[in-house]
This record gives sequence, C-alpha cells and structure tokens, in this order.
Amino acid sequence: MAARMTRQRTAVVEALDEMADFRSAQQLHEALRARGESVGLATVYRALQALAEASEVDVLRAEDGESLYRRCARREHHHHLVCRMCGRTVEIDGPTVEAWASKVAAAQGFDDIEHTIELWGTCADCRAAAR
Amino acid sequence: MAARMTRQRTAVVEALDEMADFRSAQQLHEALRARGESVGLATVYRALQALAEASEVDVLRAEDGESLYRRCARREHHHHLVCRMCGRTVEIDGPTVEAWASKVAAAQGFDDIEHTIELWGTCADCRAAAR
DNA sequence: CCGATCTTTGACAACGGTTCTCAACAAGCG
DNA sequence: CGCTTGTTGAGAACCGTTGTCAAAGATCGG
Ligand SMILES: [Zn+2]
Ligand SMILES: [Zn+2]
Ligand SMILES: [Zn+2]
Ligand SMILES: [Zn+2]
Repeated sequence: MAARMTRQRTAVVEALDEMADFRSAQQLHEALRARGESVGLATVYRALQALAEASEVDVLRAEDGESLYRRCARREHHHHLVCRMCGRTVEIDGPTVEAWASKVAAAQGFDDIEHTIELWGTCADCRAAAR
Repeated sequence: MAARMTRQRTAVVEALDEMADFRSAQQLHEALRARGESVGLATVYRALQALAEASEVDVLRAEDGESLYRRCARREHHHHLVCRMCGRTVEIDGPTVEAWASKVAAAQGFDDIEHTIELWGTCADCRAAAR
C-alpha cells in the first residue's frame, strides 16, 4: 500500500491545480484527454477519491448529485461560497458557525458531529452579465 | 394540470406522516407494499417530487447521494440534525447562521444567496447500542 | 348516470454517474 | 535487470432516478 507515484496521478493533480473552480471527474477526464495526457476514467475517479481521503481536495455535491472536486488553497477545514452560474468559488472561514454547529448538536445529545455548510449565489460579474 | 387526488397520492402522504425520520423513495415504496397499499415505484418518485415542489416535504441528500424525504412539523425554513445510523431527526432553527450566511455572501458581492446547512452525528441511543 | 376528456398510473426500459473486474502493466527495490 | 506488488483501463455491472406509453380512472358537462 505504498501509494506509488504514477504518470496518471500526477496528471490528475496538475489538471486540478490549473482549475480554479469545482469540476466533475468527467470534466477532469475530458480536460486530460484534450491535452493529450490521456488517463482512464476509472483512474481519474480513483485518484480523486484518494486525494479526497487525504484531504488534498474538497468534494462538493452539485444539485443533480454529481460530485465536484477542487484543490483549495486552504488545507484546514473551511466552507465555500460558489457562484451557481459560473462556478467561481470563494473559500469561507466560519468560526461562528463552527461553534454554533457543535453546540446545537451537543445540546441534543449527538456525538461525532459533522456538518455540511455550503453557500450558493450569483457573483457580481454574472449579475452584471445577465443585465 | 389540476392535481387530481388519487389513492396513490394520499397513500404516499399518509406513509410519510407515519415516518418520523428521513426516508428514501425506495423505503417508502417498500413500506407501502408491506402494508398492502401498493403503489408503483415511479409513482412514489413522482408524488415525492410534487410534494417537494410544493414545500410539503423536505429533501436531503444522504452521503451516498440518495435523496431522503421527510414531512417536517415546521413549515418555515429550517435545518436538520440527523443521526447517521438510525436517521433520527431533530429540526434546527438557526437565526445565528442565517445572519452569518447572508452577511458573508454579501461581503463577497454575491446575490440571490441560498445555503445548505445540515448536521450529522450519532444520537445517544445509537451510541449506547454500539457499546 | 354516461360518455368524453385529459391526468395519472405502473411495468419496464433507458439513463448517467460511479464502482467493480481482471488481465496487462509499470513503480520501486535489491 | 528481474521480482514483487500496487496500478491501470476497457468494459461490464450497479443503482438511484427518470422516461415511455398503453391502460386505468378522476372530473365534469350534458
Ligand atoms: Zn459567476
Ligand atoms: Zn465547518
Ligand atoms: Zn441514532
Ligand atoms: Zn437556513
């Protein structure tokens, strides 16, 4: 279980690094193919889940259920504000909510608390463009 | 588009009313079949999406992507604290987060803000049972 | 009631994202 | 180099969900 470094794995990481916003496994796969650095789809999925496991990428569920991946600048726990039109992403830091979430859950006798907090909106650029 | 009242639709609503926790379409379908009030699976899906559309039920995405439905007591906007083992659900009211979410998003110049906030944990009963 | 109309139903096929399979392949190592 | 063992990839399988379309039934004017 040595986690070998292969052409495919580095290719996926590089592709992610060039993407500013959340992308699906299939979009990554397509992007790799387009640049000639072809990688099997199953391999892209495996690489992404390994990266997610290691907290190297963040995962987000689109409304249709598809998983979206992003290599965030921040390594620590954080949340996202995502433009639902163009995908522009802002990393959010929420000490307020963190405290709120664990307090509320503990008050109900729950343990091993996790939370899903994502913000969706329309960014200034998209609003201007839609005018 | 008159929304006719049929045996199947009332059956789905009744089943939901008897369920305290979030349930999948397939679980509902099975429950209906078990009680003899059989309804086609596609019909269960259609009834649920109509109810969700009308804000009569809340929809939640499980970690594996499956959609879960629940008829909450509260009709107004709220969130949920869900036991990831047994599904026990507590409705959560978060004036704190509501304010935080819109403030943060506005500060980034985003509009039409929506948020997804769900809490997951292990309830006291399940923790005791797992001992 | 009765039949015309038009929505709803349900068995089954199709869909789409994700995971599995397994033989061929290639890191890493001495 | 060869060996060992993790990795790859084409295609099949999986599974929740949605589409199909002929048959069933809710609604209503007459
Ligand atoms: Zn935008
Ligand atoms: Zn958090
Ligand atoms: Zn529980
Ligand atoms: Zn809220």
